[in-house]
Amino acid sequence: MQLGSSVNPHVSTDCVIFGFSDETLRLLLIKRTIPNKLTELDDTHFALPGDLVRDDEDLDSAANRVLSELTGLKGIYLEQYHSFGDPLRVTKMKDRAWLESVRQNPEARVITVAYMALIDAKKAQLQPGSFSKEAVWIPIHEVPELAFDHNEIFEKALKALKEKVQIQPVGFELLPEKFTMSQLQSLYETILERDLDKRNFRRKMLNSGVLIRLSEKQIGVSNKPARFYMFNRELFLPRDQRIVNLKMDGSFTLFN
Amino acid sequence: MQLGSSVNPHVSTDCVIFGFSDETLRLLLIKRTIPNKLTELDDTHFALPGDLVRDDEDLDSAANRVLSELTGLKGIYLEQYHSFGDPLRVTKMKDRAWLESVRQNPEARVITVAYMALIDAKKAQLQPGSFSKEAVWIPIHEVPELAFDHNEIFEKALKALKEKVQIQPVGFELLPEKFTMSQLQSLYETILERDLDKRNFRRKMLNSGVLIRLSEKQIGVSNKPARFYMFNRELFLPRDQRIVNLKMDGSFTLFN
DNA sequence: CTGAACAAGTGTTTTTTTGACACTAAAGGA
DNA sequence: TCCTTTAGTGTCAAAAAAACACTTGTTCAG
Repeated sequence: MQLGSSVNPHVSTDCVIFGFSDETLRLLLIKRTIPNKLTELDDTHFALPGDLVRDDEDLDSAANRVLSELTGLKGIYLEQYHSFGDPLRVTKMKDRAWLESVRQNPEARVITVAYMALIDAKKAQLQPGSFSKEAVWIPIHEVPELAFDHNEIFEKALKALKEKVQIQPVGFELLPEKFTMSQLQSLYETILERDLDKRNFRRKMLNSGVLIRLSEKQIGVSNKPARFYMFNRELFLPRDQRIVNLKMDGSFTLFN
Repeated sequence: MQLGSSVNPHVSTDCVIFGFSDETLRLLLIKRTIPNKLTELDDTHFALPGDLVRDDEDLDSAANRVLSELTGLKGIYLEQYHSFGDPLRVTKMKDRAWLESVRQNPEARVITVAYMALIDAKKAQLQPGSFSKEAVWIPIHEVPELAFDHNEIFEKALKALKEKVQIQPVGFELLPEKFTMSQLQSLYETILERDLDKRNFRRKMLNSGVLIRLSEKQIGVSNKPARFYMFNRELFLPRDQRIVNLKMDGSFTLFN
């Protein structure tokens, strides 16, 4: 069968799941092992977690299913940010090999609806899922070549995340429930890839009203213990509750 | 066949096309006429322009095809903003009737990738397309009940437009090539649904560098003739060239 | 030809927000 | 007790935003 022939497309979701640990923004990938007929050695490659959308399933539900099968986390906020449907997106040879081992009709076109999620990497209990031998957290600057057009899908998510963080108090999902100002600042610095002024950061965050100051502090650290904060979830969804500024000249003025 | 059965979904694109004329933001809709077996009178209803994505066709291309078949305009910027895939989205009776008259498999689930476009309503030469008897511009506050979940799709586009306009000099596509400051301000006021201060608006727009001041002025108006401006397209795509500010307290500070 | 009607166009001041900048405080460990 | 380490704090100058009212140039009516 030729490309361009008359088969309804498959529809899948792919999830770009960001986590934050050890001061590093990480991407959750699955590792696939494919029998290589030539070398008799198995090939390994990485891919975004994803799956076909089931017949009676909402797109959002499909994404949530993929995420929860993989991490054990439920009810996480997933944001749909783009769909990819280039008819030639499924063309690399090793992808073919894998598809042939999994799908009835490996030649069929696949349109994928991409979702982005932010989670606290430590909360995720990674489980080998239906398609994944293994799931791993990879620092975003060390993401290898991925299956299909997954690199493109990931890059677009990263770009969207950087823009989103300017506008919404988004990063909180990436931290444990109670966190210190320094952790929060470090998260923002990581996402934005630049340093922020400590005092200005604190002022802005506190004035924004999105933080709840707890009386609890760190214990057992060999320096002045930091106060913990929580995110004020009541302020979250209203979506008009913006915390940051984009400047006229194009520079971001969120912090600094 | 039941819903939830095992048929690959159809994939379509729907286009939310905004235009601006007579100080009003308008939506381009197509009017469908469906034979009603009971009354022998034809039923009429409105829908967003859209079509199935062809087998060898990119999603963006499909949207562009829909738009250009309908308006004769080519190369218009279309922004994909969301995909809709509720398995029950195609359930209203009159939609069924229409689908039965057009599709081979009217029960099949349809996932639609929605696009948004902004055009100068006066440039569009509306053409009855493959599926549309007639295309009409309807003020956004007078949009009637639409087919399928098209009302939801439209509302989401409108919301996205309001956010977009805060961040990007987007509105220019909606105006003729040469326009006055007042027209531009009126456009922004329409989209944002609030009044803006004339002096602050002009200052901000001029400082942003996106406008080219022409020597040409209005003629034949019975008041002081307004100067024309053009949009500086070279500044457009860089995407970092932002013109507006979102404020900390949630209010938009773009203008006023 | 005069002036009334109408929208265009123009600056200043006050308030708010940002950005730059350096020292003290509190804990553990040596 | 003192050294190391990270937390935590305030001020001032610069930039941006918001509020605000009068003059200008054109047509049309009388």
